[in-house]
Amino acid sequence: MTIRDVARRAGVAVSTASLALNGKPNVSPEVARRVRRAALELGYKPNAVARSLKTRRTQLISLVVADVTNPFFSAMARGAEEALSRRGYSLIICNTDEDAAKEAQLLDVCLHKKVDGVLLVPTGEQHAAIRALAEESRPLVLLDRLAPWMDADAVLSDNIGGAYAATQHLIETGHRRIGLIAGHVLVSAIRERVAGHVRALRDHGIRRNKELTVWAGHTSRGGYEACLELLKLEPPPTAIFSANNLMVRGAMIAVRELGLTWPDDVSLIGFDDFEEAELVTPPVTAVAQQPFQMGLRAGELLLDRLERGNSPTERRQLRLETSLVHRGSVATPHAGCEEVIEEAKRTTCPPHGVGGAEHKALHDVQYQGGIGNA
Amino acid sequence: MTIRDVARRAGVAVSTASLALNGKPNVSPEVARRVRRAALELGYKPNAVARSLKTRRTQLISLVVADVTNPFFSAMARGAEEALSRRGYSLIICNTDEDAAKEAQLLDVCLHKKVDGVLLVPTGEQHAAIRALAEESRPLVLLDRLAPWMDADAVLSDNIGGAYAATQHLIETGHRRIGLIAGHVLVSAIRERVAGHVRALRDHGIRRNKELTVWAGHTSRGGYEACLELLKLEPPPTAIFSANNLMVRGAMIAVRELGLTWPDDVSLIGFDDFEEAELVTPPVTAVAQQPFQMGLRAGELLLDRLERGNSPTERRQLRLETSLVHRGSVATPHAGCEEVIEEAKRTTCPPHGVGGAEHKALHDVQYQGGIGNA
DNA sequence: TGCTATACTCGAAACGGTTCGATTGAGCAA
DNA sequence: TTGCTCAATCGAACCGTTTCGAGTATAGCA
Repeated sequence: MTIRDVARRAGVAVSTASLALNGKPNVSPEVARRVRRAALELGYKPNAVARSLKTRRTQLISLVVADVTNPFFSAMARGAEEALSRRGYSLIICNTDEDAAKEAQLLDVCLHKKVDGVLLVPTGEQHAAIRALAEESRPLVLLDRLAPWMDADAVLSDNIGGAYAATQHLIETGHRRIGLIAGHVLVSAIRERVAGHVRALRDHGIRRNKELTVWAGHTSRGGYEACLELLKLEPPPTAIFSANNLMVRGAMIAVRELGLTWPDDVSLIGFDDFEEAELVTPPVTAVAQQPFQMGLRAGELLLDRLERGNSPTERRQLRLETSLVHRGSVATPHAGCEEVIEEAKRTTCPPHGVGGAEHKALHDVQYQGGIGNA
Repeated sequence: MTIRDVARRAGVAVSTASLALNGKPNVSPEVARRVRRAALELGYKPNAVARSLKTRRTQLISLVVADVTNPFFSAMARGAEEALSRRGYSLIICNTDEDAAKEAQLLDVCLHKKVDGVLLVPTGEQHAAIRALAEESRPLVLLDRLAPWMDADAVLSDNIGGAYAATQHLIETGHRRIGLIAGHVLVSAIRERVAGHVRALRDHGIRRNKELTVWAGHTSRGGYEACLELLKLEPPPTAIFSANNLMVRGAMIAVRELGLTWPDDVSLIGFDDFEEAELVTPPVTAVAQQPFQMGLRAGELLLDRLERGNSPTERRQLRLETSLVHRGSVATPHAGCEEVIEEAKRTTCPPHGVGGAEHKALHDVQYQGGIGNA
């Protein structure tokens, strides 16, 4: 069942049949009708592989993420599929587990399979596969993170803003000693969140205490261990900000395991909202991202490039809003902890203006402001 | 950069280069070495599309599920990808949203793209795309559910056993009036769970009360509405068994919203475990499935068929064990409900043997057994 | 009536591999 | 030397499309 059969049945040449079926001009209405009917009667469907060979288009896009099992990424995948399937494209899913070698290998396979484009959540490490991608000038859209050594379109969250809002919320609720569970340093999203956090501290005149930042793996286990580490500090932080969804889960488990509760013993706030945040008691406050939208927009961006011929015009970068979802996991530092607050006061310093990326020397001066409202 | 370039560089014919690169016999070690070196020097990678056209193999498998966003399916996807990527296959993900038309359309696209095989969680409705699949004798492995009108390999959970165990657990904890949130009737897994539930009731001499079974959509919303409906009954059930993960979430929300708590006001048990089940307080008891394993085994099964030439030998069907994960959401019916229990007693009847699929007439006799232990 | 522009239609050449059957030549026995 | 076998190599066909350049008929126009 090939186009040859259709052509024969319609009594035309193969090339004419092809033109007719693809709605190209310069084919008489009469012939076009005959060809279409023949195709219908035979139940003809073009062989996409053969077509791909000739047209150099496979209508295949690959999405490379750390792990589809992570709700953040699965929502992203869903969004991408939504955008792509509408236009006849299919989505290939690859899981890297944040492993650069795996990433390289998977990208390689996709390249040989001639995917039309790639949606990538980069591990952050550099390797040949990415270069190969660029060399074949196959469109690439980065998701969630940037890779500084790679110039490509990107769809990201407003990480700085989100982290700033979360931290500010904690500060305004009275926290001064805030633990931060970060993630891989190589991940730009994480660095941005840390930056947002630090900026909020600075803007509120709180000196950053390095021991309060723990760099963990992007897993529940990583968050768990980091949280234990934080809570072992003397004095422990009164609030913990976790820079991704898996890690906040781990943190919750750690808190529970120590026989503590939030927000009474320690306030909890997460980056990236997740379903259970709502079901847990008390529900967990979080900075919500829009993973589905990210996938959707990235998919659209990619298709745009593809159909507009990947014109190497300026790079397009999209920042999607985050929003702080207030739930019940943040409260005024508990009463039994005045000494902690005192301690915190001693280590704070006066605010010194908003913004400004340069690192000013921080003065160890008594902080003047109040503790903040509940 | 084609095999032609490699052949030229190595000073051999194209066909010889092909043989050498594919490790076929009948090529001298000397020539093989020269060809491999040429390929390496040129950075040659075969064009998978061209190869596919000739070999009729694309190394592409599609996974068709309701929604990757559902952790059950994303774990499945991950398992499948695991099995496939090992052997150089890639996974295309398609979301049907339980919509048969969408399923048909997506399968159609995959067919034209010439995927080597399909992993399918069928909506349950019949349509042409499936037949087309069989006609082209492309291997198919069913996941999670069967479609009675379709003869194919399958990897499933022990739904009957799992539902039986869950129900038995409720009964042994003292429940007699058990609400069941079912799902789509067309979904075999759901029917099996209902069957397991009913069998457990029967085996413990409890007459099934139809009003206690609510058929809902497979969503959180569906579970929510069904749960409200159940709790509005007079008297309400003392326990609710929800036949999938999304629906139990909805049920939890409904219970909360009514100002009730589990297990005090109503015991809760779910089919298919999910991460948050553990984090919620009290954590929710559930029948755990093995979605990752299901995907993995299904992928392996498919590859087996593919590489063994899809010999139409007997169908292979795998049932994966389920396990009841005891947590804190099941307890003895609450004290304020003796009348409910009395009521329940009145509607029960003596046990009449285990197993046996035939529906015996149930006798309306006072149930003799005790209430069971906590 | 003849000429040209236009509208269709067609055959053949790609696309980049694999594979089949033919060819070559070396090795060996008679 | 001849004849035969077998391994190594090669050329060409093929997979199923698209597309290009050429060919043909028709209509319009002078």
